[in-house]
Amino acid sequence: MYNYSPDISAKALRLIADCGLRPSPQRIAVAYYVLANRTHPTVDEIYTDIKATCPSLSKTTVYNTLRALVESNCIIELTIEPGTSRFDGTTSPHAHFRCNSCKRIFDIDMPHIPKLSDFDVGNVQVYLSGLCPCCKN
Amino acid sequence: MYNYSPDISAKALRLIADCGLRPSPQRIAVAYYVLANRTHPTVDEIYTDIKATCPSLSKTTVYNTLRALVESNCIIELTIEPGTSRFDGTTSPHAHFRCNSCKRIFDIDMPHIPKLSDFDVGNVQVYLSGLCPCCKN
DNA sequence: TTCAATGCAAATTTTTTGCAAAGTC
DNA sequence: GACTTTGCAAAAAATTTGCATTGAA
Repeated sequence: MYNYSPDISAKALRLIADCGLRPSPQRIAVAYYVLANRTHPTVDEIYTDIKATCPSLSKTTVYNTLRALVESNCIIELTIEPGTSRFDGTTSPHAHFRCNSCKRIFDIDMPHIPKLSDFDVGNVQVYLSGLCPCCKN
Repeated sequence: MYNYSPDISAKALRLIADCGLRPSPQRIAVAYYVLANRTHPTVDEIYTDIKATCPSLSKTTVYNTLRALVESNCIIELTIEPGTSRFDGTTSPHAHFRCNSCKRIFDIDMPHIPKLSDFDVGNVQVYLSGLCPCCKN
């Protein structure tokens, strides 16, 4: 693997352990990929890229691993784009900007949101999730 | 139609005109539905409900009309839920809260976000869109 | 009669599910 | 040997596309 990072690798192992899963090579590869690639990849991008070096990988395993990581709050599932989920290994609070033209997704630090003068911000959506008052009990 | 509102009907006609579309009965029905139902309906819910009183309606027309309304900023497409888009006729700034248990989506006024004490907020996602610095020119 | 809008069906895309084979403890 | 994990294939769900028919100006 290009530019292999022991740090990221160690973190990938930790996330998989946090999910209560066994560290299989496939799961490590998926976790490593999401941590190493800050491009907010889709399932298909993750699958295709890993598959290039690990041909036996199945999409089912990618889906399963990502779901487990999301449910354990180890990574974030982005739904900013209609149709597909994207994934983000950065879990500290930050916002996302999606360009309507080039479709790229930028990470925006929260304190910088009010002064996004270089961007032309057309739409702001704040999504909260958790438990509503009825379901809290 | 139950509780038919001339006000909403007039607004539906206006939105369709704003899109540069002709006010066909199907388009009016779709726009009316989204304005009248503040439940953040999916395409399928919109289609099924209107179809009950207007059997000839096709899902293609629902998709086409919704896309036009979204592109003209007449309604908002919510992507808070993985897998499907939901639609919101309220375009003034407000946030959405999705309960992880009952899956309902609540409208939250922006000034109320900091004191959402009745809710158990686990996750906050801020999505911005528009044009990035590269594409602005 | 011309052009826009509709509706159906098929195709695409994304995600989920069932299950047998392979791997791990 | 029991149990987990994987990968394939099929199914399900959401959306888009092609095209013939309908309808309005």
